[in-house]
Amino acid sequence: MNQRRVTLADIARGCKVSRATVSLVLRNSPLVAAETRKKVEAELKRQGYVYNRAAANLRQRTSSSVALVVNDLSNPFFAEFAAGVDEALGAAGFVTLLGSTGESTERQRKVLASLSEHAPAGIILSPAEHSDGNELLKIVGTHTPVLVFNRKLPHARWDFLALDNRRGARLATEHLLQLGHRRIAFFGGHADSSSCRERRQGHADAMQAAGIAVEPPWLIESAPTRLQAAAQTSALFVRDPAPTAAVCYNDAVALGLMLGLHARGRRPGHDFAVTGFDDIPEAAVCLPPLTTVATDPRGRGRQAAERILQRVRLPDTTPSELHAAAELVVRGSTCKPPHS
Amino acid sequence: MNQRRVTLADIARGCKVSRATVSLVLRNSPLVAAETRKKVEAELKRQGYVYNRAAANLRQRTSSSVALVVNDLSNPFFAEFAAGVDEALGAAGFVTLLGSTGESTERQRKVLASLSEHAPAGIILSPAEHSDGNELLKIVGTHTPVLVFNRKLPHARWDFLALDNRRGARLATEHLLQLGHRRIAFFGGHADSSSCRERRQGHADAMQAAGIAVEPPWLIESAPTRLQAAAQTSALFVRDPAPTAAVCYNDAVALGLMLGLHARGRRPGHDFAVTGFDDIPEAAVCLPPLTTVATDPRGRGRQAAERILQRVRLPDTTPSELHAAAELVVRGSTCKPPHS
DNA sequence: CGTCGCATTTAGAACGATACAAAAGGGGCC
DNA sequence: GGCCCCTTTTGTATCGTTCTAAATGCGACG
Repeated sequence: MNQRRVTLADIARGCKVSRATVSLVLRNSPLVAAETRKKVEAELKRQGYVYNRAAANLRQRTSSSVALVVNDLSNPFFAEFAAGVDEALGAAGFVTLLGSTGESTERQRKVLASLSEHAPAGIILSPAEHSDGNELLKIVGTHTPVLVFNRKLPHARWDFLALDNRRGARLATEHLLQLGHRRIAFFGGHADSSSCRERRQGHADAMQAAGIAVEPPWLIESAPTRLQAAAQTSALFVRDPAPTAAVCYNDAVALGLMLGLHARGRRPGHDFAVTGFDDIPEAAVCLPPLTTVATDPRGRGRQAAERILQRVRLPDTTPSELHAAAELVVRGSTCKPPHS
Repeated sequence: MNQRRVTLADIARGCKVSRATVSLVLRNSPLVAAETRKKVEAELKRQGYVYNRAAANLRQRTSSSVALVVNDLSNPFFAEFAAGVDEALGAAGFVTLLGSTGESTERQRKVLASLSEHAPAGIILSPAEHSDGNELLKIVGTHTPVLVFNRKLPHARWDFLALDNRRGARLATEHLLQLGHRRIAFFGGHADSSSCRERRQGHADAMQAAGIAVEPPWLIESAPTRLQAAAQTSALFVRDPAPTAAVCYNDAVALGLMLGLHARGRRPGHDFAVTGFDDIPEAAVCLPPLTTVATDPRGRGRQAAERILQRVRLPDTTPSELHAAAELVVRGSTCKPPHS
């Protein structure tokens, strides 16, 4: 079990060539004679040699890993995103270093510091709430390129990949307006997160274009989880006339709201319209199926991975800002308003 | 952007001490004089030094990473498991190397080969279906300890962490028997996976203890996804009298079945009883809330991480086999049988 | 026969850290 | 002053790979 790892030198000794030759064989160099190659390859197999990429990376001053720091893996949106990142990185021969922060800037600090010590070629960071770009820059240094996902960081001069939150929320709101709704709430999320602000802005855009003033009680905050959202349901109905529809911050919130509505005897999709955001797998199969804005998190993961790898190859171009398209998927949770 | 990384030598030069001294400072050795330490630490900060753990690991022949290979990150059960692993590894100063296989043995081969080259201290593997232990052993070699999670591998002499599938399914079945059910199906999963076989065994144990013979049409296979399960619902009702309750392979299957029941005008929790397995977050908040067997995937992740770290410290003890306790959580999806 | 060209192979110095043994610098004591 | 001891510092080899420049072998050619 604990015998030493087999190294180049073992192989070299085993078939009486130099370490350099074995190294050339490993990298398929055309320099080695066919016969020598065969001999060495046999020995590699015989001894069960496993390449040590860390040593190679050290010598070459390169890296074959990319760090992925995510705030909440148990959120299906981020789990899908992570799967997409890993898929694309793996295809390019890179390995994913994982870190999760659980929305704590404290843990984020530690996780980034620890991952940076492993000299990743790049970092994909979905920042915890209230992160400070300047502070993070100090931790990771200036030599490692970073791609920020999802939440804009103040003071960061890094690549940024965002969902087109504003347009997505506008699409959802326009859909509800078209169905005849006039009192449309924006439900859930924390108003101080950039993604929530942008989605609210999209909601406001559509309302304004329709000539409707958004009333403050229609803007309801809640933590972006199902349970917290369910608990906030009653906030929708404190004033009369109450909204007849709600654009939700994300799918988790929308599912929570539907639950809360059921509990109050309302039937989403029949007497109250609900839209979500993300199109998590569950959205298609809940009851009623959720009308939502699809963002293809797995595709976003692949996109993030490809972007950071490109950045690794060309470090000195100016930071880019990508807004991934969002598209509305209409399902059963949206309906006309009750008496229209 | 692309200036060289700052190294020990840069710091040493910058404050006129030797590399060895700087190294001692970094490791908080009591050997260095307080004044020297202060001087070096200032220089470290000034130059923005980032420790290179790969180089240190090479020299020390150690590793500070553990590989986590998981078949499906988009399954919330595994996402939670991964979060637990990362949490515990991080707390112990290790970093998680992530790989996902999507249930393909082909990809699993590649992923393991690639991760092994990064010389992880250990590997936590939740194997893809139909994996062959001997083959995997050849890929990872004998020097890296492996902990197998969830699915027993034939021919593997590695640590194994399993859910107590048999007992969990027995608990669920006993609960239904107690409620008065007699015709209880086992619904979903692939009969050739070890976890499905064990859960079916638990179901059989309870039925046998109650003196009831399990009829073959009550054993229904389906892929372990919500949609596939929903599509299989009708298989429950091909024979009369049909089962009045179903023990499901897992929560995804149970949720799919509830969906299929609704579509057929049945009301789970009122005229048909359903149990799940895993207690994914959704189970508590769906309608009706799902009676299920809780396995605490995040806790399992932590447990796996701790076990593999222990194995790293003591490689030569005999492989252990852990069966994590499973416990029944009774919620609204189980009810008495219709006319009793 | 020397030497040039070509295809292969190799010795030895990196990469950035740590370990070990040895050196340097002070006191204190006889 | 010489010796010893203690604290602090440092030179150098090393981890497993790759890179560079140089060596080797060998046939051909003038």
